Amino acid sequence: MLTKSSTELVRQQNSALVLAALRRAGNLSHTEISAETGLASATVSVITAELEKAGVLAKAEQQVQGGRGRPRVLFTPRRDYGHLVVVRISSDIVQYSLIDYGGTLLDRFDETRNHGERGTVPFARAFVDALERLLQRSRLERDRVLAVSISSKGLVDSAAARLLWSPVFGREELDFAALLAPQWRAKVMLSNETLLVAQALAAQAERKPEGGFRALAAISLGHSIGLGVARKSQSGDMDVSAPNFGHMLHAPSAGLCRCGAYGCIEAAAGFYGILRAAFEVPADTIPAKFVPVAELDKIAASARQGHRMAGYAFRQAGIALGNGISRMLSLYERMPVHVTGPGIRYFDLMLPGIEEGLAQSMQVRLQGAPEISVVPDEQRLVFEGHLERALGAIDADIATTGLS
Amino acid sequence: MLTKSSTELVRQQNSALVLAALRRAGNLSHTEISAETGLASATVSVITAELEKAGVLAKAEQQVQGGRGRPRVLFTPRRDYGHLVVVRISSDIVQYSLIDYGGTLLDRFDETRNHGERGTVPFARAFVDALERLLQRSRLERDRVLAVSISSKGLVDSAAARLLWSPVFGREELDFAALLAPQWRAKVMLSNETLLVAQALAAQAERKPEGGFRALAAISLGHSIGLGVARKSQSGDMDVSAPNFGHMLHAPSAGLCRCGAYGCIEAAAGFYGILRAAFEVPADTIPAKFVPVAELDKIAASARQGHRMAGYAFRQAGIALGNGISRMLSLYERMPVHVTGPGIRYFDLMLPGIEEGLAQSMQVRLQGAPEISVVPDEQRLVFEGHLERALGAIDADIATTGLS
DNA sequence: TTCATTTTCTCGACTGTCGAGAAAATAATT
DNA sequence: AATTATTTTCTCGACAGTCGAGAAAATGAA
Repeated sequence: MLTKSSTELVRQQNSALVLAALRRAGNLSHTEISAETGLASATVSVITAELEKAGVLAKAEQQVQGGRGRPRVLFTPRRDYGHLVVVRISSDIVQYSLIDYGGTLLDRFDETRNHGERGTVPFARAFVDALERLLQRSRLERDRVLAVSISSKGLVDSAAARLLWSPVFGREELDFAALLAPQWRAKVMLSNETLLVAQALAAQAERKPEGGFRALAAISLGHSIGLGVARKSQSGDMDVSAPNFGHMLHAPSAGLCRCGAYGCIEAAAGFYGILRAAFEVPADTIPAKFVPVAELDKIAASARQGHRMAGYAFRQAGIALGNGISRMLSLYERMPVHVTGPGIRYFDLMLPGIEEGLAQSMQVRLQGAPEISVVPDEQRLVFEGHLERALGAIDADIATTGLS
Repeated sequence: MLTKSSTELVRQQNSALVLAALRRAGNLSHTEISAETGLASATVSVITAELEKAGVLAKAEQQVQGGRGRPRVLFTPRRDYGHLVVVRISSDIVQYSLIDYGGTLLDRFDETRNHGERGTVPFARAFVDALERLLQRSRLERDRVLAVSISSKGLVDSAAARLLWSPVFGREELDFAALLAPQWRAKVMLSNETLLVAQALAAQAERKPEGGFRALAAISLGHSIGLGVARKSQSGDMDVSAPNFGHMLHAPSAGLCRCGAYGCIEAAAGFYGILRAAFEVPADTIPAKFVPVAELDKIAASARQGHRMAGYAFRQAGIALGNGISRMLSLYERMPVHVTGPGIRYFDLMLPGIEEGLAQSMQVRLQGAPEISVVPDEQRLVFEGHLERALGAIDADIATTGLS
């Protein structure tokens, strides 16, 4: 409502609409696009012609036949219009993927993080090198890459593609935009990992025919705790954010967090927090850098056999999550919660605590507890979120840059 | 991004732009509108002509003179285009105001709430009667009222104008839209009181020339605790919400809240919570319905004279607020906090606790504590928020309904 | 009375969407 | 093999909106 509108903007909006419809459904005919977008057939003609001339779309060669009349000609995004690089940064590996504009994976490799080297400088060098290698392997020019989409756990300034705080680098900031600025013309995007999970789940929910999607939250359980929230704003577009949930204050009793503060949710519900509680280590002990999953599996096994402290540790983790979720719902609104991450193996042990932690709040008493469901396959969802977000951004770019 | 665009929509958007500019600045000339909105002079001509024909605008009679050339003719909203009713519901009184489309107050009266009568049914009757009386006093037809804007503390379904939970009626819902539905053609709007404070403050901040407004929070201290958040979304329009802050879980130690849950922020920081802590009443005591301000003034006086438990009570209230604010900032982002309400008389006593409560969180360590300022005159701000919101809604309606 | 100055108004060009019907391309029918 | 029916795509003219330029209007100064 702040900026003036014009006929050109109308065209941009409608072009974006066509691209979005095509992105959703793969390939559509002229009439299908018209039905999907609500645009008049004549308008679709003009827009597709323009996009075709710009090399964004092409008529698919294989025409599915069936009907009687004139055969429908399907439009598809041209896979060679451009490329997308996706980088998933996790604590142990960094995964580099090359994707074409059609959304199909062309190449992928992992690099194991060198835990000897600390700090952002060697990491940045390795990062730039790996991107270069990704290009070489597919004999791709650098300028064919339209976007580089990066994800990490932690706190992110997504507008500027700056990592503000992360489990791996702490407060050491890392500016990805500046890192690639001179050489790469690609749009550099940085997103919190759990935000991408929420984005992917929201996209799935929106595709469902029953419709009526309003909002959802994704929580990732692991060494650290992540939250992504996706909400449909009243203007109609999806609003995703990654609040600093893991380091939201839970209760001082949760003890020392690796961020340096006391009482974060993560300090109780992260793997190291559970470990600490189970072994009755003093709560102000400096947290372990890494907790092997095998270690937690052992605690879980003894909890399942009735060991008191082990059970207590998971219950406390659950309460921290339940309280945190209830606070989140107080500030937003009632919405389903999807739980992912390596920690879902212990979800059964945490659930009673979660329910206890939820039940304490007025929000839950008034509107009922949120639906909580477990979603496996976090990494796939993160990748899907990358595609959703980055290809969407590229499409939006195409629509706005006038297609000169 | 979900719906198609068209040239008519462009006109709507630009009409809304003109109305908003006029609303901001009172009355503007043709060229000033053009400068303010960025629209071409020719476009402004067409739009103003249309609005003038529809009776929304008029050329102001008094022409301010000064310059040399052709005198500028100012456009003003026509005050008699329609009317607006504002109803402020507070715990002791209900205030009814009649405002014209130009935003000037025409009539106002208060009704003291009858505390003998409980429940929504007698209230609803009194409400409808009072509106009728407001019309009669100004000899106004009911259909001249374009909007009825109501505010209350508590939890609100603003889309449906339903009060979901309030300090006065508890869980008894009250559907204002249904109450006025058959007789009144006016748009019925219901807003949380502190949301309106945030709206008013945000509007003030946006008017400032230095610009760069991003977000702010308003907190109202009193018998209950309210929060309003105003944020500029990336699409550019203002996004205000009233999270259920007062009943967000603080800590179980806060004791029984009048909502029935344990540990709400309000149970520690609301007037009755402070009273309870100061007098060392057990924390599970059922809260007092009303606490006279004189009572709290006495506690504050003894706290200022060094009385231990009185000081402790205010400190605990501050910690609850500080923790709550830090959690709010974790979920949104760093933003200035404005404190209003009758409780600001004790702000000096709470501030140390607030700072202590803030300091515990990672968010504050990382990005620094938010600016906290005290804003008196809550009631005026609520009223301003009403005008801002309701007149804006009317303007938006005018722009969208095609001006047939 | 004329001129300079400033504001408002008007006209034609341009961009965009839309509905209707023509054109195209195929399957079914004669 | 020719014709007809059917479905899809394409094209044309009408309509809505914005914009820049310049004409027209209205006033103070010369």
